[in-house]
Amino acid sequence: MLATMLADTATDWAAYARAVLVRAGHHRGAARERLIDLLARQNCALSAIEIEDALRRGRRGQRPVGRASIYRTLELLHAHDLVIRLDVGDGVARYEPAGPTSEHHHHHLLCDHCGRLVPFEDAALERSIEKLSDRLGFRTTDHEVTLRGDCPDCR
Amino acid sequence: MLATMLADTATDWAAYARAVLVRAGHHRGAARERLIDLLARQNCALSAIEIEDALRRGRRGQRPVGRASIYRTLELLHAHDLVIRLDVGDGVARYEPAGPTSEHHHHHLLCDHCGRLVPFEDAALERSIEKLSDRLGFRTTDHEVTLRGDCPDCR
DNA sequence: CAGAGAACGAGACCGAGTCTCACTCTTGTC
DNA sequence: GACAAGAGTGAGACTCGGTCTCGTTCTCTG
Repeated sequence: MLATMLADTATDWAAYARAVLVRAGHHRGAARERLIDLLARQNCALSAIEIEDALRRGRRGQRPVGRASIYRTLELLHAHDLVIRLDVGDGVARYEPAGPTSEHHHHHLLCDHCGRLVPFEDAALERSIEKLSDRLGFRTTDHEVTLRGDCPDCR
Repeated sequence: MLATMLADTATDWAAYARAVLVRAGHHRGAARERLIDLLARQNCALSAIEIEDALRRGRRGQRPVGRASIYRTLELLHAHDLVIRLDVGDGVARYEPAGPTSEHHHHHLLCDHCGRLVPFEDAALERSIEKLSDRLGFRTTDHEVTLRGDCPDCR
């Protein structure tokens, strides 16, 4: 049941992303299609290198996806707010689906031990960041919270 | 007056940092001394490259400071919690003084327009992050909040 | 179906950060 | 003070995410 929900969510995001790009006047292309499919299957951030590895070893017969196409597509998706770019401090950018039909806005815990990235969401945190912006007089468009510590598995 | 305060704070941090390193059994060395002096004069984050530029053009007669020494020293300072490593998402690590006698723990607003990094601190935010960790059952050692938006100058 | 131009892949290139190694300097000991 | 041990240092080669270029391939429109 959960799997079905996730699958549906994934399909929704992929369809939504494609619709946005087509409406913006973009052609379709093999690299883009496969990258969108890959991202749609994830539930947390994926680094460009992981994406490259996954798409480079294409299935038999498929043309491999070039590195340039991956970065180009990620940039395009990011420009249309279809993807969130995440920096955790290890010098590697990570990307995850975003937008109306994707999972909720969330943040991350980076485990000091195993290096795993654990997503979490918290309404109270969102509220207090909103109030914070008002208090400081900043007009903010986005924010990012990263906790460092021990993930549940490593405690 | 403010200048004097800042100067004192800077001196304090530099002295504190040196004391911590000596107590840990480290020798002194020209590169380290100059890097500590440089950091002590800053009030916000400095990238390794900016540090390298500043120290490479050493004053007449001084031996230039090598890149390896800079990264080594920054790593050492970080290991002793004398410095905070900050990642803003542009692929460049930034460092700023930290510890008992330095400025308070703070976070940053990254301006979408001018790219400036504006430090701020907020006790309510700290409290809500603390409560958040408890609520989620994470044991956190550190956290980082980055807001994106327009800085006061660019509004 | 043909042309325009968007999308693509290979690979050269860039630059922040790491590693190595021979040299220099600080520190403790006599 | 002289000295030895070994911590600290600088030059430069190297790594590896990420960018850029360019000739080719593919998609869409007419």
